[in-house]
Amino acid sequence: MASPVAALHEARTSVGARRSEATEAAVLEAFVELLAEVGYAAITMEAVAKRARAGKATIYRWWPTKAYIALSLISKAKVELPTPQGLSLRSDLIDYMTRVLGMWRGDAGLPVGVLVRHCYAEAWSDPALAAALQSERLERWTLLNDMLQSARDRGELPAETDLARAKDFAMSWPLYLLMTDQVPEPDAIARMVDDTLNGLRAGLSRPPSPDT
Amino acid sequence: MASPVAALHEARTSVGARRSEATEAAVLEAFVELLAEVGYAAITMEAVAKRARAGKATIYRWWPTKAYIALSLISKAKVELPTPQGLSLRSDLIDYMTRVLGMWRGDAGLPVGVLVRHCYAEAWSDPALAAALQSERLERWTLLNDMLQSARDRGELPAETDLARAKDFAMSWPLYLLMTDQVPEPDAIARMVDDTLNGLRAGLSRPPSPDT
DNA sequence: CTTGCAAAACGAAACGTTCCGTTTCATATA
DNA sequence: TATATGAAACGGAACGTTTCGTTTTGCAAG
Repeated sequence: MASPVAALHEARTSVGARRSEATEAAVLEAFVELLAEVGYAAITMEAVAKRARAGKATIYRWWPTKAYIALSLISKAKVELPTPQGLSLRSDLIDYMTRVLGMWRGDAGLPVGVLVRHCYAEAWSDPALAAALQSERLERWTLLNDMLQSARDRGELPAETDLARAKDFAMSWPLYLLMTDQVPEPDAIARMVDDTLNGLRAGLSRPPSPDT
Repeated sequence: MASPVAALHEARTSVGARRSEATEAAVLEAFVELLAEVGYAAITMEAVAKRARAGKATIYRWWPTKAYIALSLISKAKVELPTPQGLSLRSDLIDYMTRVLGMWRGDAGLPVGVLVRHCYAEAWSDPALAAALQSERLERWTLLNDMLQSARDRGELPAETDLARAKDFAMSWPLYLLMTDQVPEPDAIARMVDDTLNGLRAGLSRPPSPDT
């Protein structure tokens, strides 16, 4: 299960030294530090290399653009999400969103939301990055998918609910709030979840109702 | 009603030569051409100046960054939206979204969605741009606001609906689809609107329901 | 098992190139 | 007189590549 970024590189065909994990870690760490110090836009590959004591060639060898470094960090930031309790969709969602939004906000030190925003923007002019982002998205939200499926099985959602679409729909409202600098404080997350639930419960895959 | 970008320089009180509208138009036109030719990321102020036969100093005089040029274009792209029919919220929304998504997609020649995405990303590291974007957003979606208010007056939405929040909510699903390269084709817009309507009709400002 | 060798990755430095954002100049407009 | 403009030139920064010498790895010959 390679990360989307690592998947860009083929398996070894011949002998030789292996990729240095120490260097990779140093690069990512340097990027995080620079992000906090100068902001995403002002980060240069040159500065990352210097800070990480890595050769520029080495960095370009593994990451075509700084957006790919950001994507590496996004991929690494996903492991800490808990398993859903399965008591109710609402409580599961509140639990899930609380952690996701906290991660975006940077409660664990790294403001992942900043990286997400820039990655999406750059992906528009970089099809390969867009593809990597999409697979990252699919992999990341499996937990949300399980959550919705359980809820459907329990009868909390209409039986004909399109899970993939429901998953996207459930993330659209939080992502909008991220994009517009309105990420809810913890005490407002329940309200956000309820907004989304109204849409989900009504049945997301229903055929269009007749006009007027 | 100056655009957010122009408003940055509106306070000019001097007596001398005035800003050249011809130059402004040439710069915007050059930007549009370059966007189609090389993509947003590859656009440089240098190339814009050369293409527009404008001095670099002149461009920096009016637009601090290329993101502000993009914002100027976004602001100019909003005039063509029609007035809502007021027959039903659903038909109004379909009408509105069809035009907005067409504009994003670039049906009128300029793919505004690309500009929107990059502007939002850059706004994260540029508070002034973020503020300009927000006021742009407020101004742009007044039509949507009217639409929702009419629907609430007609009883199509709960009386206690928070219009500002409903407006944001209604745009979040389309914007997510824009960000993830899934902008619906015209025949799928009705479905998208229905998804949103389910959330709206249930009452967006209801107090949170009790746990489980 | 040991030794040798080719393949690969690495840090470091240097390279030409492009773009940045500013400054200078002469000219045009109010 | 005050300001805006096009054009040109500027130093500086970052780009992305290329070189170099060194280290790590796998395989194959001895």
